[in-house]
Amino acid sequence: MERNHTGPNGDICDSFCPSHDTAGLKDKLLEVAGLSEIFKVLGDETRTKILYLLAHRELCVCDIADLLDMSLPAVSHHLRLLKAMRLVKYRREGKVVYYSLDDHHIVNLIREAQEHFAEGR
Amino acid sequence: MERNHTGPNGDICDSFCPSHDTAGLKDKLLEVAGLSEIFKVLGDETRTKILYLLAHRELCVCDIADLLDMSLPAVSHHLRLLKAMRLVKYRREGKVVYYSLDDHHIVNLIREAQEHFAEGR
DNA sequence: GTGATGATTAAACAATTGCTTAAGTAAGCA
DNA sequence: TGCTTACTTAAGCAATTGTTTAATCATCAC
Repeated sequence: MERNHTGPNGDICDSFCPSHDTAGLKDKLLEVAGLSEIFKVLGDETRTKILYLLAHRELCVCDIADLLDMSLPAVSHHLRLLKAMRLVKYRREGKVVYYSLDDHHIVNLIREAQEHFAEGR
Repeated sequence: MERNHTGPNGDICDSFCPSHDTAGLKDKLLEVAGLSEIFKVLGDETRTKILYLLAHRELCVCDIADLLDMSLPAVSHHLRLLKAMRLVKYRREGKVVYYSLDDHHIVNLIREAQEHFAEGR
């Protein structure tokens, strides 16, 4: 990675810049490290929908596939990811596999985003 | 898109399935339609960091690039997207362009995600 | 005007992501 | 055992995404 031109006082721009303690800001970056992993999950419309469906009740795979109008392997693919992230859990009943929310905290994120939209942006 | 096998009562699985009113659930899907657009923005670690930085103060592009240890065009690229989504705004002062948060609501989403992590998952 | 600096844009590339088809597994029933 | 159903996994492909390099724009100093 190429380094930018750096002034004598640690500033980046040669001209005046307001960043007199960029070091302090750099520390704050640690607070959001790895955070986008959750957002990446919700960044796919299909997965947000699956989680939202499961927030209402447990469902079997083929029902989810039907509700979302998607192929079964495609849904199974997403469920596998959600399972790996501990967001959903499953139980088998005969031939049918039922999925349900394993982490209800995630619904708060969805609700927060809904409010964001409601604010009219 | 291939349609799944559909039972006579509107159910998908041939065997028993709990989904007796999948139609009702289908309506709920509308509530989260388009929602993942916001999550997609935050799904990139760089953008989450930029927004988090700007939540503290306004910064010029080269400062952001320095703080994130990234090339200037790469940062500019992300800022362009954030600008298009009305999440950040900018003002020009001579040669320097300062960016700042245009939508402080987005910080709530980040905080919510932080709590999610804090819950120990 | 010329030259320098901060920032943006464009084109090209690599990496990732999500879907499809096809094969494979697990459970139930004849 | 063999057949069917519900689901999973694997391989291949298309589309998207993020980065880089190079060129361009905008402002200021001379």
